Amino acid sequence: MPRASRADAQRHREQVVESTAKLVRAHGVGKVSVPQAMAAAGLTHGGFYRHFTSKDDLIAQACSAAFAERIAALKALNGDDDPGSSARAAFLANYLSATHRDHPGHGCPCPTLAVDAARAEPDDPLRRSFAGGLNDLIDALRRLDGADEEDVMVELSTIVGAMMLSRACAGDDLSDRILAAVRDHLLDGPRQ
Amino acid sequence: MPRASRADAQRHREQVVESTAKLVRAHGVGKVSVPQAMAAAGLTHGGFYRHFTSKDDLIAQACSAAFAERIAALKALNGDDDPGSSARAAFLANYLSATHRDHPGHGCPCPTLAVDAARAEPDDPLRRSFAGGLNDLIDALRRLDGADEEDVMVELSTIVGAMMLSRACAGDDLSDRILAAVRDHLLDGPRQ
DNA sequence: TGTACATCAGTGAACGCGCGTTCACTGATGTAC
DNA sequence: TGTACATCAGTGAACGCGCGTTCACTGATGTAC
Repeated sequence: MPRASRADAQRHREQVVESTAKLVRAHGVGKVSVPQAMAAAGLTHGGFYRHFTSKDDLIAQACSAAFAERIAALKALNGDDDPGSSARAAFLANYLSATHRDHPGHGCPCPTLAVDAARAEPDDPLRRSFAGGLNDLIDALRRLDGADEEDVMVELSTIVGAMMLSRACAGDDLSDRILAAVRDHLLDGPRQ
Repeated sequence: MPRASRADAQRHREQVVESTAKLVRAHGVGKVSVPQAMAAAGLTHGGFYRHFTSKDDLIAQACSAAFAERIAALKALNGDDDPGSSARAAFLANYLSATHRDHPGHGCPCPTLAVDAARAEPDDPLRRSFAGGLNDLIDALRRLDGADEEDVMVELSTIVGAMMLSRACAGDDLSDRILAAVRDHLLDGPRQ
């Protein structure tokens, strides 16, 4: 494949970003290599630097893509049946499910990429990318919910922390108990 | 230093574990190397395998040490002034502070090591180590608090998630706002 | 208490490996006429 | 519409590097007498 058309090249780039968005949530930034990311789009590693200025550049784009994917799913949820509290309940039940715990590659970027963003150097593009995505996600949750920003931040902190801890002790009894406790707390709590 | 006494050797081993417990919280499992861990105790890397069976073994021990350190600090807090709700308030205020956010190496292992534990293979000793530490921490919080297990798990999820998200967007406005929102929520909330 | 010797904590060179990145090259694509 | 040629997406070998781990070696420590 010595020369692809511009349309093909763009499709390849998008495919690399999307595949990396999954890989990076499943395995972490440090465990995804440039050859792997390219292979996920059926390419070899040599052409990488025609698409991205560095590995950090790809990771930052993958982070943005992961947030965008998650926010789009949120909006679809909002449009589904009747708006309001049932969309919130559906979102929470889905978020705090064993399915979400067991498939981080398709899940929320917060429990998987926050630590990588926190550990990144100040000039690493991942920092800006994560902060931008998080701001967007909070806005989207406010629109889903009608809640004020502080309530959304508290609720998001709770489900993100629960998902991280539940994944960390998957295999132990505790893993399911954490999810169940948070589910009960948020779905039967004062904010219905 | 061709041969240290047994007492020195044990002191070295403890120093390596303790230094690694800090390094690993600050930079993550993948960013701490065997040479670095040994250098933190003033040693070269060659003697490493007289103390540990593998890097994974050291990391698991460091994780246990980090939890033990944190739980000891908790108990000290409990013994301080009058018991009960003021110990809980002091714990939460300390946990949700900018100081804790800015010094992960001396902080709670949950927001830093949970992701590394979640990403570890099933047979990686870090998995068992983290699950054991988390169980112990929850028990210690129940003793601090007198609360039932579910409330403790919800509260811990909330502060762990808040700390991770706050660290991930440190430098952005959002970082302080998350901590403040969760502080307000937990310290003025229904459970006093 | 002194002596002889085995033990073993720590050293530093070496190993094979995969990483991020670079580069000369290929040949279909895209463009100018 | 056809032809000539420049562009550039993708290839695969190569680079320097740091990693986890191994190993022959050193010499003070610990032990047996």
